[in-house]
Amino acid sequence: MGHQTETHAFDAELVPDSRGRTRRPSPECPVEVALAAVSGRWTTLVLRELMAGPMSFSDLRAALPDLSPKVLADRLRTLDARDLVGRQRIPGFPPRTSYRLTTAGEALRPLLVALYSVGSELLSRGSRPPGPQA
Amino acid sequence: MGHQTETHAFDAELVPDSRGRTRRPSPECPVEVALAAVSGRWTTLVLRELMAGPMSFSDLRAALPDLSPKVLADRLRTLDARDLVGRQRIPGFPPRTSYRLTTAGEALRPLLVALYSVGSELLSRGSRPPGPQA
DNA sequence: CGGGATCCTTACGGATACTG
DNA sequence: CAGTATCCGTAAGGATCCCG
Repeated sequence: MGHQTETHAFDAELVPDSRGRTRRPSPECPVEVALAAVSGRWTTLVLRELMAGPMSFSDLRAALPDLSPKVLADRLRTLDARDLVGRQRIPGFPPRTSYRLTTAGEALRPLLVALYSVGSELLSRGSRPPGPQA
Repeated sequence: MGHQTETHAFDAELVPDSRGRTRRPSPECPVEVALAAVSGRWTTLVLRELMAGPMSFSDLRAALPDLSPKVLADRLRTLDARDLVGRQRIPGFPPRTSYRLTTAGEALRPLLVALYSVGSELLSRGSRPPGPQA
C-alpha cells in the first residue's frame, strides 16, 4: 500500500464518485440533496401519505390531524419548490387543490424504504431513543 | 373493497408494520429513528470518515477542516450517546482518543448508500438546489 | 491533544387568528 | 376549502477563548 501519499481512500460503494468527497456540507453532494428532500419535521409523513396517491389539502389535514395548516403549507411549498410534489387547482367552488408526487418525488420511495429498514435494525439493537440531541 | 371503513391502506413495502403508521412524528417510528441517526449538519460527513476506519479527534479535524471543534465534539457526543460511535481513550501523553463505528453505526452504511443514490437520481433530474427552505 | 464554556444569531416549528 | 399573517419560544450551530 502507498504509505502516505494518498490521504485516504473511500469505499467505492459508499462514495462512488467525486461528488461524495466533499470536505464540507455542500449542495452538490448527492447525500445532502437526498437529505434535504426529506428534511424537516412532518416531511416524511406527508410524503408517506402522498405515496398512496393524490390528496387535497384537507385530506392531508385529516390524515395528519396534529399538523398545523401553516406547517403543512410550508412543507408542501418546499416540496413543490423542489419539484418533488406538484399542485393542481381544481376549478369551481369550494376551491380544491390536489397534491401529487412528481416522478422525482416517487424517486424518494426507495429512500423511505431504506430509512424504515435501517431504523428497524437500530431499534432491534436496542439503540437509545433520540433524547435531547445537543 | 370496503367502502369507507378503512381510512386508507399503505403500501406494504413502504409501511411494513404498524410502527410506520403513526399520525405524528414519533420516536417509535423506524423512519424517525434512522433520520435522527444521520441528522444534524456535518453528521453524514463524520460518519463517512469513520466508515473508513477508526480516527482520532484531530484526524477528523484534519479531514474536515471547516468543522469547528465544538460542533465536532457535539456530533461525536450525540453519536456516542446513540451507540453509533464508540470512543476509546489511549493512555499516555499527549492524550489521544480513538473514535470508531459500533456495529449499530455500521448498520447505517446502506442508508448512506441509499442517500447517495437517490440524491444522484434527483440531481440527474435537474431538481433545484435546496435554497432558503422556509 | 482533546476537548469544555460562553455568547450570539438565525431558522425552525408551534399556536392562534384571519381571509378569498 | 385552502391557505396567509403574526407572534413567539426554542434549539441548532458557528465563533472565540480557555483548560487539563
